[in-house]
Amino acid sequence: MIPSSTVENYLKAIYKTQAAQDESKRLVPMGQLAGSLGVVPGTATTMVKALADSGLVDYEPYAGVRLTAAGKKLAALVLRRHRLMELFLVKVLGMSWTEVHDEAERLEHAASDQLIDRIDEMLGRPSTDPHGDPIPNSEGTVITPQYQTLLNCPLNETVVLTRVTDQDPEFLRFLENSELTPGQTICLEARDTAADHVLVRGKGNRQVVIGLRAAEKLQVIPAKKVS
Amino acid sequence: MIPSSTVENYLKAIYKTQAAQDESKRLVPMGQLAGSLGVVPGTATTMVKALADSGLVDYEPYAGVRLTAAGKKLAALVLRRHRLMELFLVKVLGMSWTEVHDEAERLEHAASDQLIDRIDEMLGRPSTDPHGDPIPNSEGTVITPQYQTLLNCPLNETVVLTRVTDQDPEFLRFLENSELTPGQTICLEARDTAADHVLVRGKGNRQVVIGLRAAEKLQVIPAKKVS
DNA sequence: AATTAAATTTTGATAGTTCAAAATAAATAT
DNA sequence: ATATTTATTTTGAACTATCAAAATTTAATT
Repeated sequence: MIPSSTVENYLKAIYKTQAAQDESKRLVPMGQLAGSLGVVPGTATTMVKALADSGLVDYEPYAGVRLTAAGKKLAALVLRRHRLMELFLVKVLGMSWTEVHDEAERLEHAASDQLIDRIDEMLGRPSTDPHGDPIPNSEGTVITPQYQTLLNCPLNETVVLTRVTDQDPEFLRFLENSELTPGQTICLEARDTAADHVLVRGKGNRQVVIGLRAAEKLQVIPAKKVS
Repeated sequence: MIPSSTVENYLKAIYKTQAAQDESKRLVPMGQLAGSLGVVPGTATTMVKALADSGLVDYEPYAGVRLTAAGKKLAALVLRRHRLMELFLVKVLGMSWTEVHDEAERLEHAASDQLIDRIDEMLGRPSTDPHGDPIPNSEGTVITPQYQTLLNCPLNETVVLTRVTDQDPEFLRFLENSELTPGQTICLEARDTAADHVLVRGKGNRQVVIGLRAAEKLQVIPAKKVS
């Protein structure tokens, strides 16, 4: 049975929420799921029960949902389609990384596995999309490196911005205007919990102040030392 | 209001059937519409009444449907998306022209106008797709040259195969194997109504025999004389 | 003109997805 | 422990798109 776009979106939303929260609390509450899908809670309950009947999720009334192995695989394949599509739109069609999310959101449900594989091949089997999100392979397995964020990375060390975990075009355009795009080498110069901000020195010695909420969405790795 | 994929498919089917039949009989009967969409006649009746309420078609009970100006424009834009997508899949992704139809059939409903326009631009604002079908412009207007077919073109004259009006992969693969692809220069050497076939001389003096039913689907124009 | 055949429409039902609002359960505060 | 707040589930309804099968209309034949 071919899963509908709706089913794919529910699985994707559960997958992402599950991935975002820590190992222990692995149940996604209905309210949160409904919120991220833009439906009322009752609708989420109904759909989740259907997903449970299909064996794609485990559902515990009043507690939440969790993907089964089958559900996880399907979700990963949707994410694969989404992320490869995003990268393709940027690399081949020259679209802006700040704008491709919504387009990919629709195309991911329409593209065949063959098309996706051709795109994958054409892009040289990439491991991340334009936002630094890892691309699952065609079996649905992903390696998700646990990067540090600007909230917990060391101060005054050169790091590379590797991943941005927010797709809001406005936020992404802000990053672009601040020259804080994935791949950029930056340095965290200050972190002030009281003032609720961090101070980043980026390209061309440029200084940018970012609130902590936003700072958490910027992931980095230590820059390679020149040997 | 955004038309659903279903609505787009109904409009497209009506458009194509209307275009295929002669000027006079411009009403598409329900049975035919239902048949080409793979639904039972009752379903077509129901949907067509809804389309009529939206002002996209004129519906005459027991007689058939016809697109209104609004419906025609929408249908043309769907065809535009479809055909540009097909050409893109062939030209940029290297897919075979024999296989792109179904893929485009799904993508045409998911691609935004911006994406389509970018593709259009990238391909150099082409006028036809890989099968020689004309591509409507972004206003929804098309120029459909009335080509001759192998049924009525002159004998023993060099002509160029310009359009194939059938999307069946098996038929297209046959054409490809016979080197009868759009753009090829060919010559019709015999037309035998009794035997129900035509004899075509194609690339490298190759002879191919084609039934009249299939011959009607191959459109040609006189080859340009060398001046 | 009457009958038969073919096409079309109607009717009643179903599946999927959604909402509003009432009912219930769980968590929190008193 | 009781009351209140918050989250979740249930119920009843709507909408889109579909089918099967009965009813009706139009066309074709005797």
